[in-house]
Amino acid sequence: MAVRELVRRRDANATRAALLAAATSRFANEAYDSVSLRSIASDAGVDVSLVSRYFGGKEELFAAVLNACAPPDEMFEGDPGDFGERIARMLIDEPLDDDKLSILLVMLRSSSHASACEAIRAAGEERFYGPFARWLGGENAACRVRTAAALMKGVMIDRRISEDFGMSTNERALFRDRLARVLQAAIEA
Amino acid sequence: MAVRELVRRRDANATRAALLAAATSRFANEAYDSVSLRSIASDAGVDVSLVSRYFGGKEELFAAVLNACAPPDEMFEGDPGDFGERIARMLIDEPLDDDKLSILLVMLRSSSHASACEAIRAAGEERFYGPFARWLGGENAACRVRTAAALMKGVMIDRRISEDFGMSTNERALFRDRLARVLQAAIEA
DNA sequence: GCTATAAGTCAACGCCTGTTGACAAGCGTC
DNA sequence: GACGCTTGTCAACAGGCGTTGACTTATAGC
Repeated sequence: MAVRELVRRRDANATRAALLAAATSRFANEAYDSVSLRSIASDAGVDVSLVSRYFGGKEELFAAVLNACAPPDEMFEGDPGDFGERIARMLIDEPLDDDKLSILLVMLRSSSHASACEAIRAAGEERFYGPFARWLGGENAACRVRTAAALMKGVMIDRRISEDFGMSTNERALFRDRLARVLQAAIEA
Repeated sequence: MAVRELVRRRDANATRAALLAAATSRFANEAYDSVSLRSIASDAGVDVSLVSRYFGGKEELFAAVLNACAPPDEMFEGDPGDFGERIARMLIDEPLDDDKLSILLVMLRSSSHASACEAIRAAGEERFYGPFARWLGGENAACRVRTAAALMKGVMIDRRISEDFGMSTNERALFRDRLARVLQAAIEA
C-alpha cells in the first residue's frame, strides 16, 4: 500500500501522483463513504491535509481518480471474435487489481453513492463505453457494449463477495466457458 | 419513507418490523457505510437507540435484513423459456424498489464492505441462488444461475448510475431485447 | 551561505456516527 | 386506581470524518 517511495524528496507532482494512485486503489476496493482521506494519505505517506490542499476535497479527488483512469485499451484489441474468451479469463483467473480494471471497479464500488453518479456516468462513457463501442463498431454498438459491461460488473461483484465464486476448480472452469460464450453473445450483432 | 403508522401504539413487534422494513429499504439503496442508524430510525419514526436495543447493533441489523429478504419466488415460476423476456422487462421497465429485488439489491450495494461479505454470500446462496437453481434444474444449474445473476446485478448497477441507461426509448427497447436473449443464453443448458 | 518560497506537518474545528445508560411514559394486571 | 413491566425518549459518550489555518522545514536561486 505504500505508494510513496521510502526515501522522499519534496516534490509536489510526485506527491500528487502518489495520492492519486493511493486514492485509485482505495476507491477501486471500497465504496465512496468507506474510503477515508486519512487512509489515502497514509498509503501515500503524507498528511491528510494535503489531499484537500491538492485536490480541493474528497469529491474532487474522486473526480480526479475517474479522470485519471486510462481507457483499458488492451481489452479493445485483437479479434472481437475472441472477446468473450479473453475477458472471461481475465475476470475469473487474473487478479482484479490490474490498472485496466480500475475504471470499472471504481464505477461499480461507488455506484450507490448518489452524488457521484453523474461523474461516474460521464467517466464511464468517455473512458470505457466509448472506446469499447468504437472498437466494436457495427450496428447498435452502444447497446451491445452495455450488455457486456453489465455482465462484467456483475461478475466482479460476485468475485468480491467470494473470491472463488464458491466453486470448485471444475465448476469454475465451466463458469468461465459459459461466461465466455455469454459475453460473446452480448457483443455480437 | 415513513414506514411507521401515524397513529402509533406501543408494540414492540410492530416497531421491530418497521425498523426492519426501513433498514431493508435503506440497505437496498445505499452502501453499508452510507446507511446511518439514525436515518433508519427516522424512517421508522422511532429513536435511534431502539435499533441497538432490538437488533444488537448495525451489523446484526444488516444480517437481520438479509435474513428477512424473502426468496423472489415470482421470478422462479412459469416457463424457463420465458425467463429472459420476463426478467429483462422487470429490470428495465419496472421500478427497482420491488420487494422481490431486495435481496439482490442489498447484496450488491454492500458487496464492497468486507465484513459483510460472508453474510451476503450465505444469504445469497440460501435466498437466491439456491431457489433459482432448484427451479431451473438440469446440469450445472448453479453455474448457469450465477451467470444470469451476475448480468442482472450489472444491469441494476447501471440503472442506478443513469435511470434510463442514457438511452433513447428505441435504444432501450433494443437493449431490453438483447438483454432478454443474453439472459436466456445464460441459463440455457 | 542566506533567503524566499514551496512542501509538508500539526492541531483544532464542527459534524456525524454507533452505542450506552438513565430516565419518562404507556399499558396490562391485579 | 395503583403497581410493575414494557416500550420509547433523551442526553451523553468516544471516536472518526472532512476541512482549515497556523506553523515548521526543506529546497532552489541568488
